[in-house]
Amino acid sequence: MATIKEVAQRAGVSIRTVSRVLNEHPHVANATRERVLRVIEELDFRPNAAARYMRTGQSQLIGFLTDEVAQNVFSYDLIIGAQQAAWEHEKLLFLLNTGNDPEVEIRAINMMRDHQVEGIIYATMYHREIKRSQFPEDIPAILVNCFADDRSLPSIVPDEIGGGRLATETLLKHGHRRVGFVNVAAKEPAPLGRLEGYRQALANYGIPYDEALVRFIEEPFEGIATSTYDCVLSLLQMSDPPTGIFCFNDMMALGAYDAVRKSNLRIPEDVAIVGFDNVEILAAQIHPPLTTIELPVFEMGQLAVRMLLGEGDIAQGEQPVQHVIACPLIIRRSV
Amino acid sequence: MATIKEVAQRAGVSIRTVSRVLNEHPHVANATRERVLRVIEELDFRPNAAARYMRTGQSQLIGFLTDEVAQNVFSYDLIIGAQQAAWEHEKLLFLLNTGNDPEVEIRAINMMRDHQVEGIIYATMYHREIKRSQFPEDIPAILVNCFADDRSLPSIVPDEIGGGRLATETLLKHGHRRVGFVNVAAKEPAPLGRLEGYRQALANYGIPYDEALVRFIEEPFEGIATSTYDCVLSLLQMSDPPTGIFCFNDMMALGAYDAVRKSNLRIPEDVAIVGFDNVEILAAQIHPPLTTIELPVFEMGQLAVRMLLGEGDIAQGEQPVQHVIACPLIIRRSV
DNA sequence: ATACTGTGTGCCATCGTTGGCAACCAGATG
DNA sequence: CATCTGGTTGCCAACGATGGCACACAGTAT
Repeated sequence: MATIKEVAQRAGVSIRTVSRVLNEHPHVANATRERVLRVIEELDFRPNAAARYMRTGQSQLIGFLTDEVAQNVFSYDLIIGAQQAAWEHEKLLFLLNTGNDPEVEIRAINMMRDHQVEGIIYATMYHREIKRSQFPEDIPAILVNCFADDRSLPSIVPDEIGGGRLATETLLKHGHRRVGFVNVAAKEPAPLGRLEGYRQALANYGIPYDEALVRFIEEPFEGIATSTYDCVLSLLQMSDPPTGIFCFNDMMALGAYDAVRKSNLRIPEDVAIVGFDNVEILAAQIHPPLTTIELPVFEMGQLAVRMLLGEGDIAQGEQPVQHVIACPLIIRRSV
Repeated sequence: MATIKEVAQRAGVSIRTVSRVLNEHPHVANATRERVLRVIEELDFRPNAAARYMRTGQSQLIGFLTDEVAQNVFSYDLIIGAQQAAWEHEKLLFLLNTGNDPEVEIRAINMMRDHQVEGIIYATMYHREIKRSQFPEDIPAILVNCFADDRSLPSIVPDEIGGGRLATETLLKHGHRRVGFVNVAAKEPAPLGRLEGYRQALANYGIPYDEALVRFIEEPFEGIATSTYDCVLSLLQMSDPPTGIFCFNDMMALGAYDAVRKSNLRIPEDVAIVGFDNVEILAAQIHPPLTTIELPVFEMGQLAVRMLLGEGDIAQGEQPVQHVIACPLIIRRSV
């Protein structure tokens, strides 16, 4: 690949002048500029980013670190969102998936430091707390779907409570008064928050909380649709069964669908169902299409990069910002 | 971040000596080496990759370009596979999704050239042909799930014919003699190849090809599960209906499931179903779990990086290699 | 004593780019 | 004619690392 030197020689000017043309400095005669530009075109010259970094200290690189996010179905949009925002700033994204192995994580962060990333985005599969000490002090970091134990890093997390409330209110708004909730049994922000949202929605409608309507699926979560199937079946066999069911996620809604059908009931006429996550491939394809709460991962990825680059008004103040992102309702046909 | 100069100063040696320690050159006294190593540790020094590249010409960077792959549910594994192989070689992966926009693609390739990637991997969502001219001559490229019009670039593609044959034979092996195939209507390698595989399997079993059993879903493919639902319903209403159905992909199998249930038939007792792609979130979660053909995307990603780095015996000969990867059968419970 | 070998170390150029500084030139001003 | 101004251009150092070369200092062979 051609270098600036070759361009200078061929255009009969000094390297400095080519550099000026490249960086759109003033004080270059028009004729000269055009000659240089022509040679650049001819040689298909592009300035070497590494060399440029050497002088300017700007690597134009962002590290995107995930625990298992890239293995999760709905999180590819997170990467795409981040990539798009990076693109707008002419930055490139390094992708590294640690598989939750601390050793890999350390090495990954080191590799990113080696390449002088301008910042690191760390995204987790599940909404959870992580250790501040994993991250170097001297590189800006943004957390996505997680937060630092000491809250010292800016983070972006979904509004679990709001989402849970919205899901439940959607059912209540349609006249359902017995609303079931199939949750997962874990002390994490997602199940805890969505349950809180569920309670708030009931309270808003003046409906007492009924323990019998709330179920918790235990780990392991592999056959989660099947566990949910059993769970929903028992819910529907109650003497006073729910007519609306809020499922912790879309995969579980799939199991709920099977249970409702098995009970010879129709969706949404007899039982309405709301999911969570908006996994398109499931939610939009099953019959009837699933009304669900979207985890706005694309926006979260985008926002992460924008925060990192200190874009405009979302620049950080003294206290690291904790962005809580609203989860919108995606209306389909299961309610 | 500390530089080699600071390390040298603090250790009371020259820069050259630190460099020797870093690169494990001989001729460094043990005492000196240990002193240097200690300082490196103290300062948490890591050599600057950009500066290193300047001298050595090795950027340790690989570009991973996709059209819309990252937007496709089952392709995150492709990225993970590539990333893992890259990791083993201490390389970092640049991820860039073009959304199939030619302008974006050109800029993306340029950005990667700017950063001196050692090679580019280009992966497509659908198995298809692409133009060689999109790619610069001077950077090695590997194509995944696509191939160059002039076959001048090494490529990795799934064995569509073999996959189609395997899917069909799986049904035949279980005694099904009337086997339907719900294909998509497109002149692309995937539908064409899988159909060819279907025909070969029938031929192997001495069963004549029956046009009435092969259906083609037209674009647009958004509500593809619903189209398949209608299609399978009509298939099951034939006078001599199929007892086994091979669906072009797993999403379509979801529609087929609905149609079979609607017809008051059981899976797999009355109608057996085989999918394609092995989209875990669907195939493993629906009821009964779907037997399907896996698109080995993880391995394809891995192989792409390994080929690029010329690992061992998969180094290229004179003719660019066209790797055709077998698609294994994933046995679940729908057959 | 001299030459030779080999270990340990440092100096300096180099990679491709940018930015400070200085120099050149033409035209305007005193 | 000397000085000034401002546009245009070039020289050179610097960024952080590596590698060729040279040199100092042993110990060994002649």
